[in-house]
Amino acid sequence: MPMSAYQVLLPLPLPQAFDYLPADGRPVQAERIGCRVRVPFGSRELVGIVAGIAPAEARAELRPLLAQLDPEPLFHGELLQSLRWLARYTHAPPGEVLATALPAALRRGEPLPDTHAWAWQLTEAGHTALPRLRVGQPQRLATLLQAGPRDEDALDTAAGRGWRSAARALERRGLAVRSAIPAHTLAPAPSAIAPVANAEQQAAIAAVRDAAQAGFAPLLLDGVTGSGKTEVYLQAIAECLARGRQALVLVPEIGLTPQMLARFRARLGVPVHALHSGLNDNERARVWTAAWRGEARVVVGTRSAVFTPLPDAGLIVVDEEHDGSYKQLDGIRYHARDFALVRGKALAVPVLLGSATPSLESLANARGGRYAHLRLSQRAGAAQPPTVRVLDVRKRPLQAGLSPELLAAIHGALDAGGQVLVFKNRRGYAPVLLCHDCGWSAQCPRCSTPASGTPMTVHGGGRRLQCHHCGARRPVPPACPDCGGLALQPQGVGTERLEEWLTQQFADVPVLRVDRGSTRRRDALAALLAGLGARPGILVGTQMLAKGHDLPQLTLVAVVGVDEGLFSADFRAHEKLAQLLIQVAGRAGRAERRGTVVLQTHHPEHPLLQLLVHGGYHAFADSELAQRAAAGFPPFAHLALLRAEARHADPPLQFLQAAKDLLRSAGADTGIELHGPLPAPMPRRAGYQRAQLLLSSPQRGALHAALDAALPALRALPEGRRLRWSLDVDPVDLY
DNA sequence: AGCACGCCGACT
DNA sequence: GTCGGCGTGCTC
Repeated sequence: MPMSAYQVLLPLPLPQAFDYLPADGRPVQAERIGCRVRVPFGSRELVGIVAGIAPAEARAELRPLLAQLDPEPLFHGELLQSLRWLARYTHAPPGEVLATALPAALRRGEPLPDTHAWAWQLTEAGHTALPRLRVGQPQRLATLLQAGPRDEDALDTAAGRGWRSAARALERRGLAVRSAIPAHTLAPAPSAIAPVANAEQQAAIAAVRDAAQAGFAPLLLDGVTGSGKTEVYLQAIAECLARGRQALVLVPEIGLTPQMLARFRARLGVPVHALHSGLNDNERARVWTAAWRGEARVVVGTRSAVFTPLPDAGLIVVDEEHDGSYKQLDGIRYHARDFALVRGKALAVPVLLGSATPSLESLANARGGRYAHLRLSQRAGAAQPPTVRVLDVRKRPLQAGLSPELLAAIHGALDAGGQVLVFKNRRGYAPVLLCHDCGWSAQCPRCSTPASGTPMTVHGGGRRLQCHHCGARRPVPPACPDCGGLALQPQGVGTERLEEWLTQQFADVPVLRVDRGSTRRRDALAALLAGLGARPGILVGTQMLAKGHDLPQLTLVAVVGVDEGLFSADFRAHEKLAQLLIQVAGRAGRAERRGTVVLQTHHPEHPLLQLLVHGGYHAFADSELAQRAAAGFPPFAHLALLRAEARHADPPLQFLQAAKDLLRSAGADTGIELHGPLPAPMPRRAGYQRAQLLLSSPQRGALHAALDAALPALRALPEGRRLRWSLDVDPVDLY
């Protein structure tokens, strides 16, 4: 009898699968593909995924599996295929890709969790006994259950505090029982009705409907802020549910607010499962499993939710598709939006990408006819787009970085009863600590740029120093370490200092700071905003404020200190800045009141600002796309970045040079360009010397062919063992 | 990635 | 005389 074996992918940085015999002499079954198995590996045990059946041929003695962990495959056909595609595309080890796609609890080999909800119901004895029960908690609960079983979530709201002990009391007397029911049978009735969609929204919904008939289609929902993209999602999802299919909605990290979930839950009439970093391992595994069982009909989640199994898939939505948080920056460097498109194609369902500021990639695809381009140009209701003023502050006296004109505008907005957002993309108290006597400034000891060190940011109201690149912290020295003088002065303005100054200046209104420092705790932002309510007040913050919570009272958005972004060397800096400005500006004004945006700058004539203000995002995008085409950058070329870092500067450069030689000698570099190796734009970070080799090609295929040809030898390079290196296909930035 | 095996310096 | 440094090689 020909011996055969399971090919098992293990969570290791190795490209190959390992072969194992079935446990206790059972035959190899193709149905086991996609199941988790526990295997012996050297002296340890690992959990892997059966990826295939080894061809029947004589092999060195194989070890048997230790255990089958799943009765049915965890990765059904589509997900396994898509993940194997992802491994090839990112040139990442396939076993690690599969492991990343699983919630941690399942990765560890724990059994699939129960996805049942629990319900209480009266027994026959309970029904009989009900009229004779004494007045009290148990009697009240029993009365509630008289009409039929109720699940525990419903009882939490309907029965009030203490119902659990009452339920236990009834259970002890044999009057009530607790039983498991499938979670998806709990269908809350929609509590909100759909508003009538306007013509553009209807056209978009119809386009998704038509696409669903045909199978896969990418659609770009390109709609200005406040144009009602979410309404299009909701109606498209409702239609998807009506067809009996599941919907997956991806949102950026800070986009998944309780507000947004509440809106989905109120409208869809099915449980909406949220998947985000705030959940613990068990909760994540439960949602994943509920989707795998087909019980979860709508899953809303951040980046990693793109790995949710969808046995009845009907629609994938990617909200704010331009958002940088969709790209994973370490480990398996995937892009959730791009992988969503791959899955949509494999699942034959539409993928709806929404944004007010689409990525240049998606815009180019839409303009090239590869994506359906759905436009929403009108703000919902009678809302007017905000008025934008570019304020030239050259030679103007500035206080805390604010000009007198801007202060007057803030006063005006507050007096009119509105709220004001002061946007400053600089955390901390001050960006620099300078000695006024000798010119010394505080530099991070572990980071530097080519020209100099990197300044440490002053935090904690002027008492602490912090490096924003590596996180290093230390107290502000009592005297200048160089000259001993006592004239250490914070230079420049960060959100903390802005908050301090505005609090003094506007003593009669609340001033709230919103940044990573002030909203570290979960829901801290929601609590902060709830505390403000609709009163006049000032919000000071970084890009955290650009999206997420609704701020209906906001009438003035003041943007200060974006000038640095105008001159950044990164090829995506302008795109990111334009998106940020439009997103922040979009927060101003609602139906009743037209909003104002004041852009304070030392470079009022800068083409980026001129284009945005006079032509809007699409005019900017046209110009930027032309520049990308001329410079040979995405979306007109495809990039891959090989990074290396070590304690000393030479090994990374030598390793990357060897990599370059390998690419050349394999003849694999035809059709691709190699730039470098060069020190990274931030060459020393957290004490590590960093370098990079950039690969680019107009042909995606050529890039992958080159990497496929060179990577095996590259992995074998002895230099590679003595440093940290990584490959990033489609890097979002080159830092 | 781990983890074993394997050859050279400062200690109970 | 041993404990332990981390170089390199392997894991079905």
